[in-house]
Amino acid sequence: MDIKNDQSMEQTILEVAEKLFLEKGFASTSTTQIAKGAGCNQALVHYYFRTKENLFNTIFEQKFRYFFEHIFEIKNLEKLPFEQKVRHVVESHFDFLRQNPKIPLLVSSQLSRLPEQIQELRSKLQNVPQELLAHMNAELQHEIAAGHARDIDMLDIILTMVMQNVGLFIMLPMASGLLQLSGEQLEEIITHRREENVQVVLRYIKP
Amino acid sequence: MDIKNDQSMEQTILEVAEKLFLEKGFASTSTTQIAKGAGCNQALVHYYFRTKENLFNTIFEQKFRYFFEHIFEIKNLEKLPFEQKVRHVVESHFDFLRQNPKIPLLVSSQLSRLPEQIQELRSKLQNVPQELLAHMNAELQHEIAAGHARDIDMLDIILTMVMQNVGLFIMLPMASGLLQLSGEQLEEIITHRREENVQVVLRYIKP
DNA sequence: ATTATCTATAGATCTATAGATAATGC
DNA sequence: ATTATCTATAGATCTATAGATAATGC
Repeated sequence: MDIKNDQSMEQTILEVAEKLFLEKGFASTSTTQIAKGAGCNQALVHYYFRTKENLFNTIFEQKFRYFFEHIFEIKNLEKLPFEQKVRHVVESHFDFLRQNPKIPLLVSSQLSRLPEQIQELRSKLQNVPQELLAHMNAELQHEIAAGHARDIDMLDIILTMVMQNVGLFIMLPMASGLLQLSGEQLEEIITHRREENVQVVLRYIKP
Repeated sequence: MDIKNDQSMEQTILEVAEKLFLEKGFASTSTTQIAKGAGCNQALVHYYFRTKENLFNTIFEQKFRYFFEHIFEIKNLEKLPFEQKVRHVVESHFDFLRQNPKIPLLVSSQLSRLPEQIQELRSKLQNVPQELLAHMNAELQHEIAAGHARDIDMLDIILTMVMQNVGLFIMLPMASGLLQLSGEQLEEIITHRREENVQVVLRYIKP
């Protein structure tokens, strides 16, 4: 654990805390460990964030938002054919998870914390997708009319994608530990499943 | 938390511990809470299981085995057409998760514990599926030859199913909290996605 | 002066065990 | 006698804060 001298200790604490919370969750991470990782005294963690709860919530909310906003990120793919667009969205979501493989587990396992804060997050996340969904849905209806897609709900397509991608990264540590995969083998599986997941979604849509 | 008088206290402790570990994980569950839930003194938990670690590992290993063995459970569906067989396997796996929605999260999030024990589990789980996979694969090759399935790996089919089903039950608490779904709405989504997940897998296989 | 950092410590758990007592099986 | 259960407690954390000291910005 290196102390990065060119940034503020507050920032370093945040980064170390993020890493530890993602690795071990709220309960198994102590402010003592965070301080040790950041190279400062335990009291300083509380000086900046007052409580461990506060520190965790800051990080959690950011990751939570990051995760959901990414699902509904608008891609600038206007003139691509529909199939290419779907492929892009699935691959981009997959790549996001590859970069952030521990976020879904954190969100899912620690969601029971955050009783009130979720209210704000909810309102924020309920508005954005609504418009976007409508827009995507309009395009889907077009494709259905043109015979390029079967009659299907946009939400189901998104769910299929998210479930498939999230499912992989949730299962990966098990598979890895269980089959004792090397780093290369793991990379190979990831690369392979990236394309397979695209196929899963495309074939789910196909008439 | 009721004390069931017709069964041994040891069994009651196990059941309460299982419930709490599934709900809150290892670190956030204390032997004090377990004792309280079981209606006995905290020392008794240690009398029967010596350490919290022991108690957890007992439960974890059981759930872990349960989860993996269920994926490869042999279905007695000999004379059904291939598509019906696939449907049955997906639905049965889905229903298993519906009954045990917290197992994947427990296994995934607590797997980093269990350093050595995993060795035994691995050997156990590596042998069984190997034969079964071969058998399923033979049948798949048959279907491919007959033009009922595209040329595809059996493992990919299983992965697609598991990822899809596990993905749903990992995401469900988020969706539920975020969209404030009622119990009925939740049931509706589950029923709907049960069929959709079958479709996802069938369409993934289709030539 | 203000802000950042440290030392020290109170108070709350929590795990595990020792030793006492109650319940059970011969 | 043996097994099940309880009371009490040692020792290890861990969180949060008070109060001292060092660093920084005017």
